[in-house]
Amino acid sequence: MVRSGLAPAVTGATVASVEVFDERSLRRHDAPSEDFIDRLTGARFDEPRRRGKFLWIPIAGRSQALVIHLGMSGQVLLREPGAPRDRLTRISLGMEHPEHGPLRVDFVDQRIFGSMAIDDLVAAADVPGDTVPAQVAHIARDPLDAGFDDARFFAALARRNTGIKRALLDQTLISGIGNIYADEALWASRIHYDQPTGELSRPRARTLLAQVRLVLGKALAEGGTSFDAQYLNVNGESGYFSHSLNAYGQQGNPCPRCGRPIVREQFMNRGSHFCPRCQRLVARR
DNA sequence: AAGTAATCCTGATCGC
DNA sequence: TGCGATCAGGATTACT
Repeated sequence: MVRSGLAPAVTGATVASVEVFDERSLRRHDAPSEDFIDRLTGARFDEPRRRGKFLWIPIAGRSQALVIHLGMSGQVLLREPGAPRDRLTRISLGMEHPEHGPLRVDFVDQRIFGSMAIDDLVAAADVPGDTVPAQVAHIARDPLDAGFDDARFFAALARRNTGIKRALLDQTLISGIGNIYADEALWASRIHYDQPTGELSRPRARTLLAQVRLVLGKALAEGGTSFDAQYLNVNGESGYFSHSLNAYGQQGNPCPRCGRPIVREQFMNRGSHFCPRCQRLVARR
């Protein structure tokens, strides 16, 4: 959704100025901020791309891209030049678009888990002829990608010796799924978060993948509208999430399906929300 | 080698 | 009113 909102604003636009307010937001840029500014200033952007939670904007005529990761709290805001900046703005790009004129792209991030970087584009191992930033090369395709290979994913699950939620969150296996999406898809599929992948039947795995696609698709559809109001949000928390969460954050509330209170457990240093009646560990028969 | 735990990071919120 | 403790989870790292 961020990508589609950003595309009309930045594609074909040139970077006129770069301001870095907090160098920690350049954690993934492997050189000083002066280098980031030098390489970005004057660059002309091609169309933004995405893989999993990584977004990048290729730089025209160079085998490089501006890589953006939003972390948990990151946002990309489109602003008129001169508009007040959000207090938590870490990096600000002054843009010049050939048709729309001047525009500002602000990278806002509270917790600084997100980042911007200039990175080299390298051949994508899984897509012949395509390129991705070097730091994105190990990220798998996401399940909404037409090239996502279902059979291969199921085979990888069967081969693995771990819990299903761990696998869903492993971006080298399947990308784009965060903690919220994982809990929601597992709830919809009636699968316990720690169900061993090797003991998940093929039909249940199919159900799960279908639900993952549904959840991701809904989120994209609701968040990814237009770019009308200078405000291009992005975070996963608006729209869809505010009113249609069945499990995530619902601990203590009745399961929408069976009425049993949703439980929250610590898992992988984060919360896991599930219904203890609908989502049980199952041994393969 | 594969699986897992620890780590980073700060603003909002809560309790006292 | 102020202060400290608590909480949130992406991806990488450092282990076992």
